[in-house]
Order: sequence, then structure tokens, then C-alpha cells
Amino acid sequence: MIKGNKITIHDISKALNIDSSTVSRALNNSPRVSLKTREKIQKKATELGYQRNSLASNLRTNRTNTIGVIIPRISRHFFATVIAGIEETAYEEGYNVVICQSLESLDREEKIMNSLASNRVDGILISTSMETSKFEHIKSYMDNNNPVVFIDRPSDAFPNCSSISIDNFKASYDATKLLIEKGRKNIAHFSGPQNIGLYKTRKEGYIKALQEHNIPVIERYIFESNLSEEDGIACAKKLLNHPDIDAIYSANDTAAISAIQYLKSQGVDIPNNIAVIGFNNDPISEVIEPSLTTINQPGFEMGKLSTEILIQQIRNKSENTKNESKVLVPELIIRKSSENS
Amino acid sequence: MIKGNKITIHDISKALNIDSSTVSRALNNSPRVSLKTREKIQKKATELGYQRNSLASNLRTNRTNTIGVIIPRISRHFFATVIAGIEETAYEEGYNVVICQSLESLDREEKIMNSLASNRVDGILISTSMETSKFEHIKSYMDNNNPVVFIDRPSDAFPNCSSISIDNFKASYDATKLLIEKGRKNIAHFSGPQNIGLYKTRKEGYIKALQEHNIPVIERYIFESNLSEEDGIACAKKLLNHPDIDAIYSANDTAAISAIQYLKSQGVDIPNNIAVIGFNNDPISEVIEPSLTTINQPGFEMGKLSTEILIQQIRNKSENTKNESKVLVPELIIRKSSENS
DNA sequence: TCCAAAAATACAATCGATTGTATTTTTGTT
DNA sequence: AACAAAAATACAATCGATTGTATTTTTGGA
Repeated sequence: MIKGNKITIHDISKALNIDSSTVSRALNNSPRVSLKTREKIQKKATELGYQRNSLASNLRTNRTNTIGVIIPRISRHFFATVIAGIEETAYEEGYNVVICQSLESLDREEKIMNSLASNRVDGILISTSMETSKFEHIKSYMDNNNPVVFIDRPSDAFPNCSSISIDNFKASYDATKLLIEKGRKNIAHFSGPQNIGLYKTRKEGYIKALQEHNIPVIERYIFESNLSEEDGIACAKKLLNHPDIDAIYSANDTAAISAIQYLKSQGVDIPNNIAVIGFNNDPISEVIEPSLTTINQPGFEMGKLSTEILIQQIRNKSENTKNESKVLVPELIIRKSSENS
Repeated sequence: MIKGNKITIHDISKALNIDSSTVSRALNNSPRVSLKTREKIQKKATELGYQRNSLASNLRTNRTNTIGVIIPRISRHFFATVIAGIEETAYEEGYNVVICQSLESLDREEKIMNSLASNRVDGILISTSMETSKFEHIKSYMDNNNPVVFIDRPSDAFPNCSSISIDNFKASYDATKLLIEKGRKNIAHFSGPQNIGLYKTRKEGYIKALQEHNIPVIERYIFESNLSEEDGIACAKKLLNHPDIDAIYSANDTAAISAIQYLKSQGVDIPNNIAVIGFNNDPISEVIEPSLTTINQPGFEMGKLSTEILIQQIRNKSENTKNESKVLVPELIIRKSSENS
């Protein structure tokens, strides 16, 4: 084989003196080609090292058999599990997956969306970035009759669009309630950006639990940030100005964990002085001491479900896509950081 | 705009009564089109919601501006940092990145390779799976004059192929030496599959350090496994049959961490009874108690470097690709698990 | 052996963009 | 005003595979 000389169906066609249309059909195992020639062609193809050019094929058929996935960051445990679910379902159904990370940047999210669209992926699964408050890029993609399913962060802007999410309100409510039942009275909340519905809902669940137990909601006990590692430390520092506080419910594990580490370094006894509950069930939450009570989201299942819905929408593109949203119930995992000793 | 009716350059061409070749040039900002018509065309394009069809474009130009990345698992911290480096460099240079995970399966690795090849990515960065002992898929891709750069796990099968790796021997040697200097005499080693060069080399570094310090190498102190969480526990269990052992050098953090947890649960004092050193600097290594002494690989830099080399090879495809391998030096991060109290 | 039906294969257009070459239009000079 | 050079645009082939239609070949029954 000559280096860099890509073999096409026309090369096979010439080599065997068979029309390229027949070669194409043979390589796709079409019954329109007799078994004898089919085998001859396939043999020659492997002999020449033929490799289908998907660009040409996809251009002609107007399908790529590829699903685009846009998520904030692949290294986050939750998203890694979501991806595992997506890939499993997609491969079962014969779809390829292209994973892209927005790194929580709207600009990158837009560029990725554009690139996926121009590469004609058959549909997109998206978990929007923290910065995403404009939705033009998603709207224009959907306007072009392209299927989209939101994961984890459904958007109010598209009430008719399918989404897979969890019941953040209930999870938050349950977590806060647990702290109350353990006798905590002054529970702080580490909250995320309020333009992300999910963080708003988590805050609401927290507030609701307090109210139902006749505990006053104190605004300065609610610390809003991006919930990064640094944010966790910063919030913990501020929190020490309020000696009443005896518990933290954090909207993610990252901030909860860095807060625990900072508080421990300042001589605070976790959980006796301050109990902590996080969100996400990151692997570290099990290893830190004390181990962190947290909320586990069924990422794998979310990935599977969202992919199933997307593929169904791809296949029934002609029919009107109906909203197929599902809300799953996350699980409160009780560990040491919330238990009185 | 009519739903699902994708706009092409021909639509713009008709709308303005300008030939499609001129439209194409205008959209690519070619100076061959007068500024006036260029602007007119671009305006019409956005007005109609035109979106370039990359399939067609890439088919014609025979370039995709895309780099394929095959790694065992995106959720591993080391690979996540590698990807960050890859993406940064790639985007700077105007390349897209397609990330695929082999999940340590040769079968998947082959399928991915095939898919990337048929989608005509411009080059591939690969860190082979644990199962990869046949290299036909890589060879046939390279034989077709496609650039490949190995990351982290260079292959003996391709001595002339560029690769970015670290000095596993030195890192291992240094880690073992540290334990010896701390007075440890009976140092166990958790090793990985020996068909992966990197685990073999790590073992050799360990052996060399022992020998240079006149410490006998005891075969049953070397535990070979896949270094998973379960393997770490299993090895720790076996290790308790040898009460002499006073230190572990593990070829990865995962096994080291689960071993520490198991040993602690059995009442073993870490590091006083048994000191531990891991490999990879996983985030958990900093949080576990005692914090884990480990070796940090410069993943981000490895990603950047490998991408630079790959892009250079893509651009100079005509010239003979010369081996551009680099070996970086990892850093020993000393924490509590190796320090005598 | 002949012929219609069925099977197998060939022809030719197409997907959407790019690009070398040809043609038309504009510009500037005398 | 005439004309050559330069600028702008149009024409047409091409990338590689797919697919509807047309043509050729094979098959089997009378």
C-alpha cells in the first residue's frame, strides 16, 4: 500500500472492474448485490486497506450517527458518571459520542454548539454552563429542528424541551431537615449562582425546611458563591464571624470539603461544633475525615435516560417532539459529618 | 426560517444572484471578493441563518482541523489534566478535539481508532489501554501516513514514533529511596500489569533503589494487580501476612489509598507501622489522613507538549516525521504518610 | 429453444463546499 | 476615447459515497 494514498470505493471499483455503486452496496451488505460479488468486493477492500470516508457518507446521507455532549467539566465526578451512562446507551444504539467541556464559560459553550452544529451531529445533550443566561445559541440550534435534551440543568427558557434532572427541592429539604432533626438550630447554606435554576431550587428547599420547623431564615447565613474550592474556604472564613452557626448545608461537595478542611485547621470540631452536609457524593466525600454526609445524584441513570430520549427524538424527527422530561430522586447518604457524637 | 431546512451557499447564491463560488470565498473572507459584495453576502448569510456544513468542507479540503484523543478513562485526575493541556494548545492553534475513552479495553480502543480514522481526524494522541498488547490498529493507522503521538504509555512497538512520557524509573527510584532514608527496611511494592512498560519501569526503579542500598529484593513483597480500589484492599490483606513489612510503594494512588483505608480499619498505624507512597497525586491523596506522599506527573504540560508535536507533524506531513519524544521529570510530593512521627 | 420475470449490475445525479481557470467588468494611462 | 492591466466574478470539476432508475444478465417454465 502506498503511504497516504487513501483507498476509495472507486479504487476497488477499478481493481475489480465493477461499478462503484455496486461496490458501495456490497460494502454495506446490501442484498441487491449477489453474495459472490459481495464477498469478492469485501475481500478486495480489506486487501487494499479500504476505510470508509465518513465525511462523504455522512454528507450524502445527511446523518452522522453522532451525538454531541456539552458539559461544564468532564473531571467532575457527577459528569463523569453521566458520560458513562451516555456512552453505554449510545453505543448500544449504534451512535458515536463527542464529548465537549464548556469549562463553565458561555463563550466556549457557544463555540462548541456552533462546531457541533456545523459538523451535523444528530442531536445534542447539554448541561449549560454557570455563565449561561442567554440562550440564543441553543434556540437557534433547536429552531433548525435539531433535537436537544437538557441534563441536570433544565432551562426555564425552553419549557417544551425534554430534560433529565433531579428533584433538587426535595433533596435539599431532606438534607436540611436531617440537620434540624439532629438538633441544629443555626444552619448556614452555601449556595451557587442564582441564575442556575438548580441552585435557586436548592436554596428554596433549604428555606422551606427551616420554615416548616419554625426556624427563622437568616439572610446572612446564606453564602452565595461559585462553590469552588476557594469559595468554600472564603465562605468558611466569613462563617466564623457568626459563632451561632452550628451546621452547614452546602450546595456542592467541593465547597463543603474545602470548608471542612479550613474549619478543622482553625480548631473547629466537625461535626460536634459544626455539622456539614454536601451535595454530589464526590469520591473525596467518603475519604475525608469526618466522612461527608451528602446527596448522591443518579448520574449514570441520568445519562442513560437522556440519551434514550434524545435518540428517540432523532428517530422520530418528523413527528412533533413532545416534552419527555423526567425528574429523578436523589439519595441522601448519611455519613459522619452530620452525626452528633 | 423554515424549520429543518438547512441553508447552503447555493441558497445565498440564488438569493443574491451571485455565483456560489463567490459566496464560498466571501464566507471565507477571501480577498478575491470585493469588500462590498463580501459584506453583502455575509449579511445575507446571517440573515438566513446559514451554517457551514463542515462535512462538505472537510471532504473537499481533505482536512478536518480535528485531533482525536484516545485515553483509558477521562475521570482519572491525571488524564483530566492531560486533556486540559491538549485542549488549550489545540484551541490556540485552531484545532478541535474529540475525546474518546477506551475504558482500558482493547476492543473499544480498536473501534475508536477506526471511527476516528474514518472521520478523517488530522492526527491522534493516544494513551493505550492496559489490554493493548497487539498494535495492528495503531500500525495500520500510521502506515496510512497519519500522525500519532503516544502519551504517558509509549510503545516499544513504535520506537520511531513520537511520545511524551515521564521518567518512571527515576520517580520510582526516588520514592523508594525516600522510604529507605526514613529507615524502612522491608518495603513492599504494589505493581501493575507488566505488559505496560510504565509499570515494569516503576518496578525496576524500586528494585534498583533497594539494590543500591543493599536491601534484598524479596519477590513476595511485590504484589502485582490492576491497581484498582479492590486490588488495593486485596493486596493490603495479603500484606498483613508479612509482619516485617514497614512500608508500601504503590504504583498508583488508587491502590495506595484503598490500602491505607483498609489497614487503618485493621488498626495499623500509618505511617508509624507502615509508611505509604503512591503515584499520580490524585486529589484524594491530599485529603486522606494521613495525607499521602505521592508523585505528581505534569499532566497539563504533557498534554500541551504532545499536542504541539502532533500539530507540527500534521503541518509537515510531507517531510519525514522525525521522532520528537520527550521525557519529563515528575515531582515527589512529600506528605505525612511517609514521615516518621 | 424462446421468452417473460427476476436478479444482478451499471448509469448518473446528488450531498455542500472548494478551487483552478475562464470570462467579464473596472480602472487608469496616454 | 482607446486599450492594456488589474480586479471582480462566473464556470465547472472535484472530494467520496449513496441511491433512484435503467440496462444487462440469469433463471426457469412452456
